[in-house]
Amino acid sequence: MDASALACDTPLVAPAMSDTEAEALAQALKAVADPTRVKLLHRLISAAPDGVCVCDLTAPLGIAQPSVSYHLRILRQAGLVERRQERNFAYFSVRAEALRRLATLLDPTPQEVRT
Amino acid sequence: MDASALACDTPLVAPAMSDTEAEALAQALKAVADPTRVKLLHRLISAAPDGVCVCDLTAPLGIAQPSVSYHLRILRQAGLVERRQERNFAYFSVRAEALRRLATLLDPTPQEVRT
DNA sequence: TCTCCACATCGAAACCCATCTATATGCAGA
DNA sequence: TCTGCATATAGATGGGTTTCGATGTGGAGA
Repeated sequence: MDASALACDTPLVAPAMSDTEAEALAQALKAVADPTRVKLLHRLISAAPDGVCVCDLTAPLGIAQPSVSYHLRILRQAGLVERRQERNFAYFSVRAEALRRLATLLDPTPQEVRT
Repeated sequence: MDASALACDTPLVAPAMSDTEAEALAQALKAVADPTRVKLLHRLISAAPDGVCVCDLTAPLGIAQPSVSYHLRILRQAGLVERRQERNFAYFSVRAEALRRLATLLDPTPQEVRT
């Protein structure tokens, strides 16, 4: 498959990303790559750190309650938000470090080494 | 639709994100939220700043050439990579500021004001 | 216990996306 | 001009995703 490449050269330093790593990163990004979930995250980010209850998320988004539940599950499975149950209400809040880590992975600037 | 909300309260400071804004951000993120495109970006980021030619991207990704072309188009339409034609070859390179801007938007940490 | 409320899950319908093969385009050399 | 190569586009197909209405679940009050 690669024996014929004599046309152009690639200096390429890094040894390519593994399939596993690429899929993990893509999956995390997919969790955010939806207008409804972007809005959800925005609301959760700009709200109180102890979370927002679902009943306050349904109406302003203009979609049905099961849809909100679905999107919150996606975000939760991606580790981007967390759920706290209190009486009948479920409060959702962002996991700031998870979002920050995702942001760091996207940033092409060479980062300083982390401890 | 909203007159009955008397169950829980939301302090909510920010005035919700506009549909347009949310969709723009989601679309940019969608461009990255794919394993193949993550790998492509990784290669372009870790390669020389003057770009990598398509012929060097096709083989290592294990997908057909039109698929590579398709993904590069997605990334280009999102403004994340740019294309430079030289003779028969097309060289692609990352737009670092675009990626960095996306990373910044994801970061929940309150940023310093930009000029 | 019975009922109500908040939220989650189910199943179906509509839609979008990644991939392929086949083909077009455009440059360069013979 | 004709041929060959690198890349892009077209059209088709299979699979995944978002949305909904209907229903399940579990806590709290009557």
